[in-house]
Amino acid sequence: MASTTEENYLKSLYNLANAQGEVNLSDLAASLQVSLPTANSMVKTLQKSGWVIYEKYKPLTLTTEGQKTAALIIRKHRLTEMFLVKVMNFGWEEVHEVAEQIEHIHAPKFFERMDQMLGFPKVDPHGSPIPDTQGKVTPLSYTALSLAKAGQKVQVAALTNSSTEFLEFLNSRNLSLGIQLTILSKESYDQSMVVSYADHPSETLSEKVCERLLVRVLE
Amino acid sequence: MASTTEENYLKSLYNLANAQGEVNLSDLAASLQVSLPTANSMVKTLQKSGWVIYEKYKPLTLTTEGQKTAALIIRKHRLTEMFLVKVMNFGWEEVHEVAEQIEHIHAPKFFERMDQMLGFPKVDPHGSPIPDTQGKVTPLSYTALSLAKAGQKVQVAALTNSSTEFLEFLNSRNLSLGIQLTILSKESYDQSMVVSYADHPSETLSEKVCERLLVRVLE
DNA sequence: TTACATAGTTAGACTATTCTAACAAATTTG
DNA sequence: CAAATTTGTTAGAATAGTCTAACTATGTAA
Repeated sequence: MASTTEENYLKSLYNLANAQGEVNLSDLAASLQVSLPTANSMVKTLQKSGWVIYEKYKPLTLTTEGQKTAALIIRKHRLTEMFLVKVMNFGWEEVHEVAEQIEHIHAPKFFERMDQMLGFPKVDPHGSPIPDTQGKVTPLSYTALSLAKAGQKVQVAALTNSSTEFLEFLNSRNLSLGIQLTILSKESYDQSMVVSYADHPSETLSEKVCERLLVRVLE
Repeated sequence: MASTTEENYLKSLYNLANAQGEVNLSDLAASLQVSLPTANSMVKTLQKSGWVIYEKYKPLTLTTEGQKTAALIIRKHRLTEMFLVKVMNFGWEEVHEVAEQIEHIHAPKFFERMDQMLGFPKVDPHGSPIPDTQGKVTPLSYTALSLAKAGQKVQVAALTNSSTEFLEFLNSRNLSLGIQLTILSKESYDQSMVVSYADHPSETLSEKVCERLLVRVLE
């Protein structure tokens, strides 16, 4: 069984591979905030355990086992986030730190009960998919808001980034998952967008924000 | 801040002191299932951190700080047990292992929410008192069932031992906290008792069981 | 294509937690 | 009280995970 440290390495590798494709040691070290030699030696350990494939100077890959293990940790993380929001009334910006700890708890029944109490959710509070009990993920294909066109109506479905700062920004504008936006205009100079929704007849969203909001195009 | 390992040592010291009065190194080592030299060296570490008072060959004592720290871990443990039983529908015999892990989570709000959702309970599912947010414990003074007399009516209030085996034994007899027992007789030969309660007109409870059941005498 | 920057490796060391082996103090018991 | 038993100590070593310093390989760019 993987130690908490090893679990964190697997999770980082999984997330980096999903975000970037190729993952090298520096990416891994940066993402875990450890030195390069530390990451190097842990990668060798993970390789001996059959979770990682690594050749000197080559990019890192997870084995099938490694992917499954990582996905199941992420499952626990996302179920926990959902549980904190839906059952324990946390704000979506407060759940990450706690889930980061609870994802390492070994107690299958605990997570099964969460899942059941939540009605077997498919996504977490930030719209990210929850891997199933086999570690399989149904990829959700949304478009970045930045790619939508003026005049379109879209629905906010997920976020590419769930940092506390971003979530607090969204809170400050009353933006949450499920909200319908009408794209009033797109500024070609700085790629910002003017949108309307709910009680907000006109809000300007920067390019940065539009890239991080994933939407479903309605019309 | 105490590491998980240190927290476990503090918790053991606290529980042993409550159960026995004086605690020596062997008790501690046995309770944590580590060797004597391991316990010895960790105790020195805890002393340097100001949590434990220790002189060679003398019994162990927690400092005030150590007691408070231990009590707050036990608070998290017992709140978690209550949460698992009341909110997540676990059986009282299933909660210990999970609580043993969750007690080390650092997330004040998580436990505050549990407390609130549970209506600020004073005892855990086994009748043990939950320390308050300052680490203060209101001692509950119950009598062992073994000390009660034939003819008395008593109410099961807590357990001195919450091992899975004992809890499963109680489940098998439909015995739970709050149940009212009428003591029909006490066998002086082996100290066993014959009691009646609910749908059970006559059950014989061994001395061992009677010692572990704490009761409130009703009449 | 040489030269610089970036990325990766190796060696060696440190801390936390654990162990066994050997010995010493304290306590119990005949 | 002296022997035996229990309890505690010290020394030395192992593992996991981390670091810095020094060096090497790879890739880009003049």
